[in-house]
Amino acid sequence: MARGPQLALCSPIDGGPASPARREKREAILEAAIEVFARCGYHRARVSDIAREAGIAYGLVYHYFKNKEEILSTIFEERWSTFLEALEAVERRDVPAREKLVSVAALILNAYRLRPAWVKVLVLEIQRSSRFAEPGQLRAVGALFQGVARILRAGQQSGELRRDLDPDIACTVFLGGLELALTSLVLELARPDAAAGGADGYYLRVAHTVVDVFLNGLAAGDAS
Amino acid sequence: MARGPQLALCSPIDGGPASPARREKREAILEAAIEVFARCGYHRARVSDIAREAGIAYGLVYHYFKNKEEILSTIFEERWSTFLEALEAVERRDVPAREKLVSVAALILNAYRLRPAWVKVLVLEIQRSSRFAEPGQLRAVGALFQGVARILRAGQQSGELRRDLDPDIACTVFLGGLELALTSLVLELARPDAAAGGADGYYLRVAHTVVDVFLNGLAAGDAS
Amino acid sequence: MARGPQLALCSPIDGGPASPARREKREAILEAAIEVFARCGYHRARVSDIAREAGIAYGLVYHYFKNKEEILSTIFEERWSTFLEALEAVERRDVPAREKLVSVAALILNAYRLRPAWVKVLVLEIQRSSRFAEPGQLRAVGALFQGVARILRAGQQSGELRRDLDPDIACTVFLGGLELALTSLVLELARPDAAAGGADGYYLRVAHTVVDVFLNGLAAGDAS
Amino acid sequence: MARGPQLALCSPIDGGPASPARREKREAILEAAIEVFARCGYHRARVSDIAREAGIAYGLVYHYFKNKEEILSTIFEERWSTFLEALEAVERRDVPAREKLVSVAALILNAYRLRPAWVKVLVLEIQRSSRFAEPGQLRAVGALFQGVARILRAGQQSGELRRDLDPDIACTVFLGGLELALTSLVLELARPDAAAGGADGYYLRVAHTVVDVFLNGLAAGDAS
DNA sequence: CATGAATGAGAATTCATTCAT
DNA sequence: GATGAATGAATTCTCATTCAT
Repeated sequence: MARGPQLALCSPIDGGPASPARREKREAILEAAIEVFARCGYHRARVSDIAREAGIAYGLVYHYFKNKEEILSTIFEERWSTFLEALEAVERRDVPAREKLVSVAALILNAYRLRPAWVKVLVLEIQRSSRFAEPGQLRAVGALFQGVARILRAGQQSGELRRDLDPDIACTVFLGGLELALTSLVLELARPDAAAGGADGYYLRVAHTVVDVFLNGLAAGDAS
Repeated sequence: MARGPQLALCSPIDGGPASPARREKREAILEAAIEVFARCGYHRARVSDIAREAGIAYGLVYHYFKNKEEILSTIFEERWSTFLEALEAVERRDVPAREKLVSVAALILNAYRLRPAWVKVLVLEIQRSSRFAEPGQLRAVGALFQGVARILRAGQQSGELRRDLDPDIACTVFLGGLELALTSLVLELARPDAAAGGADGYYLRVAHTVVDVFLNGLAAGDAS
Repeated sequence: MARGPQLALCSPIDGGPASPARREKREAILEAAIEVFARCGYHRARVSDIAREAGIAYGLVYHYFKNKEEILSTIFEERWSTFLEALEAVERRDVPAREKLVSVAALILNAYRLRPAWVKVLVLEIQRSSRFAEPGQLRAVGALFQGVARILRAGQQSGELRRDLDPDIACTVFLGGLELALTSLVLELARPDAAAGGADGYYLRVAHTVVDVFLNGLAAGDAS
Repeated sequence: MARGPQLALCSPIDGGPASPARREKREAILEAAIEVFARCGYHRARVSDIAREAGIAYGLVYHYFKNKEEILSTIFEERWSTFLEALEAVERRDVPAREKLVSVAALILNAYRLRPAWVKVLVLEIQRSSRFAEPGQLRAVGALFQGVARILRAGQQSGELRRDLDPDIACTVFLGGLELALTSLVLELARPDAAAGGADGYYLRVAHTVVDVFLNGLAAGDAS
């Protein structure tokens, strides 16, 4: 399982051109917001909750962000771009499509394992945001789709993958399968702690199952 | 493709023990709420929007529902139970697992084709509701998972499906693939109207692609 | 203890010029309103509560009364005038002032014993009403004061009562003493059921104590 | 007439642990609420009225108090406890019961002379509050009763007061007499300004009349 | 008369955002 | 920068009153 790319997800990224102290506080607000959004949902989360979680006065939030909405879109943009970079790194690697897909699955599931609040917000909140429909974010989400679709197309051209399936639809099937596996973790529909091998093992199992189903199908060998 | 069960999705269900007129208006409010929730999202939707959409006075909504939250959970409960009944009908049919899965996919995608607002609300809103975590609704969502998982287990026992994959994880992969295909329709990431064969053809293609991927995998024949 | 006058308190009075059936229903609404006002207070009481208590449709209330306020003032006026008539009957009797005051106390306490809800509303609600300040009701309440004050003045002139005390102030002391004794019953600050002699005995004791204190004072014989 | 204790009634009490400015504003809101409640009654008073009276913005009220109800109960609790302290100070004094009762009457009437709105709210509003029935406030009101009853019992034991009357009932007679004298002032049934000696003289006369009636009775000397 | 569905003004409350210190 | 008091628009919910049947 790829260990490199997904780690990048966890490191704060940008912070702008200002002083280190400012950057730090800005980061603290974003982290706090991720926690609070994950816990209460964007709409229920109050700016004062975020400030309390960050340990600062709530008026200060408005020195760093224009408004609440901007916090959400900043979370999205900054974290997402990190994610896309990791995805592109996967894409560029010279390995079979199969392995790339395992890496993508690991990237996504690992992100959740390491930063569940972050993924919760991405999975559950940002798609609800009015700005999701905005060109910027739509393009951003689209980039994930297109990245995966490119991997699939490359696999089809190399003969590794079937050519009779629409790669755009197949891509949603793949990402969707991953997403719901995630969501069932997020919402604790499934209980990783109760599964054999502990949480880590569970995530691995999910990643492999998704890719296995996706590549080989569920039909018994003699039936395919 | 199954034609029977999914039609039930579109018929109002309960309405309580009151007069037909009362039932009708109650239904009108629910329909209006579905439209508005689908358009603006639950939190952005104002009760007054629902009332205007339903063509009734503001306060009348409160004659039929205790509060806004109850409207959402009513939508969920009444529509979802219809959906589960359709699912159970599929499950009981004496056909191969493969065909059952096609029916489930058709059920879900067809529901969206016929009542996109309804599915939007189910897919995008109800999981956001605070009540989603409540036993009742959690169980309700769980029932879909379990229904599909039962179909998978039956297929495994009959030898039609591989036995080396966890049916619970596989079930999330299947439903998740469907869901994201749906979401990409809902959010118009994909454009059915632009696809060859028109919208109907597109839905069919999605259903078949999902099931095909799910059963046979994406790997090229000689590579599996 | 006077048995005659206070009974009049319990009989419905007027009913207007209409049919007996109409009169009956009107009365039912008033009785229901008294119960509900006593239970919840005027402001918390909903017209629908009154209608439910009366066993009628709530729109019907508006066939009999212009609005909720009119119900309260009707209760006040009709019951109060009965009360005043009883008071005047006491006043006209050719007995010592002392006995008249016992009768007034008995009249008031007995009314509570027989119709606690009625007295609750009079004691606790009507003084809160905005209409209390209106000439009609102010005059009505004033009539009670003046009636008692007349009894006191007559006693002063006959030499039965001290002449050095302002009868208007003395009258508020007397009525106030009665009222708070009542209120402590209404609010169950005192518990008649726990007192020796049961509820009836308690009311009698209260009546006698009030009049005794009022006439003879609390000072020990050698101290007065 | 006692001059010390009742003054305490007028001083703000608590204010919580916050900054002086915050305490001041909190106090301003309470004072404004007392005025508005006294003027319109609790139910008719709008939070916006209170804010306007206090000269602050609407929403600021909610920075200081959870809701409207809490304003009322705060008024009650903070002011009432001051009142009880004054009562206890009277009780502890080493003077005859007669003098203590004069002090209690003066305490109550003086409070009204100095802060009529405060007493109006206590007399007319708080007993209507739903919270009046709550243990805390019931106990608080009970404390006044019990304080007076203790004074009476002490007087009975010292031989100063008659022992044949129930001190609990006598206590309601005393307090009730005072209360209605007050209420008739509050509601302007009596007009102090028109009375000989002006308002101050009137209050004194009321206090003395109440205590005189209460101790010596109204019966003429030869009739007792 | 009787019903109760329908109306909508009114009030409480929330909370994002601003601003004086 | 930092604070949190102050603001008030927005929204939910209530319920007295009206009105069509």
